[in-house]
Amino acid sequence: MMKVATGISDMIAGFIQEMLNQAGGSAELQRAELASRFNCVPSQINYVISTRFSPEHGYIVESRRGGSGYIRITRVRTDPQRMVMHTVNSIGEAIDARTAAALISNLTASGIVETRDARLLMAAVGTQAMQPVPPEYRDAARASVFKQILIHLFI
Amino acid sequence: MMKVATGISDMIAGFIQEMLNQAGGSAELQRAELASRFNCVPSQINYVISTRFSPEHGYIVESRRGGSGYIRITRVRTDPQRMVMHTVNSIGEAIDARTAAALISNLTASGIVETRDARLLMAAVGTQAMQPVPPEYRDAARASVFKQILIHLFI
DNA sequence: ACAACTAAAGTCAAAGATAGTCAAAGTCAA
DNA sequence: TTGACTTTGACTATCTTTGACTTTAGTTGT
Repeated sequence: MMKVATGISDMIAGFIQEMLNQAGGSAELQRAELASRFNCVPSQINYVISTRFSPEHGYIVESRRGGSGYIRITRVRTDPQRMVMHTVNSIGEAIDARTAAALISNLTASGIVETRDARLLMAAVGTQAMQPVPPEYRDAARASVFKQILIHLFI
Repeated sequence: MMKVATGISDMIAGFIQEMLNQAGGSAELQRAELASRFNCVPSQINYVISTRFSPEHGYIVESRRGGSGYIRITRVRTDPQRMVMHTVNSIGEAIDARTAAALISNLTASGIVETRDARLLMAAVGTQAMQPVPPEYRDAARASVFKQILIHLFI
């Protein structure tokens, strides 16, 4: 009770973050070495990378197999304006609650919207808020509210 | 004499409150562990959380499933939020665009919400945003979105 | 050069570990 | 008696861990 998330994947992710901070945004690692350091199977490194360091999370990942192979992770800083536009476009005419939540979380992770605004967004487009809308219109309503807020958030 | 809570749900709620006090407003727990401590089914923890630690009650709840999953509860109730709750109650089940605009403008004038947030609210509950919702449901949808945002405004 | 070997990293799906949902059944006070 | 609140549990969804198998790149012997 009362303890901070302590799963192996979380620790590995934290370790990589630390590496990135130390190295100013770009770190190179060896899968097998990292795996043995955390006493896990190598493929868990892939899992951590794909769930926490994906391009959607704001990272680019390069790698090479074979002798002296490596995995290089680079934190990218995206232009907020562009990112928001991209998000607005990807919302389309309708969007379900899960996808909306994912988009919001991406925006937060990219440092484009603050945590507080993210919460507001979540509240505005969440299942709860859409309750009075007939089911068949919910995703469209959600998309509309989502886009209006985003647009006004950046004007 | 204060009435002492006797139901299991009340005891669980009390326990969580105690955790929050100990930890300065934010506590992380494991559903299964807490359930076994109180000899109840895990889903009862969900019941307690949704009936006593909802955003409406002044808490935010985050969680994650899977290995080393958790439920984190954070207390956020503040005085401004109490004032906002008053407005929330006065919104009711439905509200038209003009009335909503008036309420928002009152909130701004009272210094309860900032201009920036007011504009966000306007965007979220404006005619434009409600476009995809069938006319007969618009005011209900607007009220719902309005309330959800207000509730989260001070988190 | 080329083939064979070695040393990485990648993929994928099964198994394990949590939390969420929903509705039926139970309880209790007005 | 009735309606709101509580308790349960079956079923679902999501996240993590593991390992067998695959692919790619470099190294070495002929």
